[in-house]
Amino acid sequence: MDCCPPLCCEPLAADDAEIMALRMKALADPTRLRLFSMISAEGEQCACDLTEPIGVSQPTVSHHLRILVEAGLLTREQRGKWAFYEVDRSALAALSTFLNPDATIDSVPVAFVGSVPAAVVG
Amino acid sequence: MDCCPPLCCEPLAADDAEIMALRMKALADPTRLRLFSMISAEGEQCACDLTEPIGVSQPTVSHHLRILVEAGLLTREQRGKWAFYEVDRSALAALSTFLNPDATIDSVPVAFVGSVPAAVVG
DNA sequence: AGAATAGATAGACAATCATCGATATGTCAA
DNA sequence: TTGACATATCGATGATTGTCTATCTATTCT
Repeated sequence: MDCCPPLCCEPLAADDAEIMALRMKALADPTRLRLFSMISAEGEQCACDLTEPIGVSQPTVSHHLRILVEAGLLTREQRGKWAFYEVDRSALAALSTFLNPDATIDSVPVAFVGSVPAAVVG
Repeated sequence: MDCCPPLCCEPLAADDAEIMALRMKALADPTRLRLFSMISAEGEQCACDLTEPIGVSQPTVSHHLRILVEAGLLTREQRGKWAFYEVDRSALAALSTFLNPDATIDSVPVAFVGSVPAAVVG
């Protein structure tokens, strides 16, 4: 899920910026924030229980859930005719760490730091 | 800067979602992520030093910097004919905390938690 | 098998957005 | 005061996005 050093630490490479912007975009929408927070707060949720409280059409909910899944922030599991969605907490943690102004390059697992020589990190 | 409980803890109210989506949107763009990371990594930067390494036109850089300032993520200071931009680390920290899956309602300053009675928070 | 239900996909549309060139504004130096 | 420079604003344009209705697919129940 990680791809690069924290936002605060060093200039972001253009292609890393592209990747992280996509992930941020997934949460940069009020409807998706509400969907995500509902699933996060109440645990695994059936899509059928999300349309009514959010107040948009069923296809729109389906659309937003797909975007969150593609961003890796939600996982989807089909059970019978129902689709259940659950948050991937590690993906959310990665995003939070990416933004954390107190993070250092050393606080990111070595394997995930693309542009820094291992010798420097280790 | 804060406005509401962490994303993971409870269903986000519609108007809080609107506010937080705006802040997320400010960083959900590759060009703005790169601008922000450059200023964060290298400290206060003159706008004149940002156009060339980013590789977009001067008006486009100015446009993106304005969006980051309006989101509260950067501060701007005019000195002579130059405009200097600096990161507001507390705003970034607020965003990071908002996303942190390990955050609890109690970890947010009482004054900032709108929908929870003070008595509950303690 | 047929009907009902859950959810995804398709296509359309209006709104927002990133970007640019041209231009305006503001500051300094000669 | 004129010229050079830094930056912001304007207006246009093409791309992306959020939303909808209509429809399709897949599953379950009778």
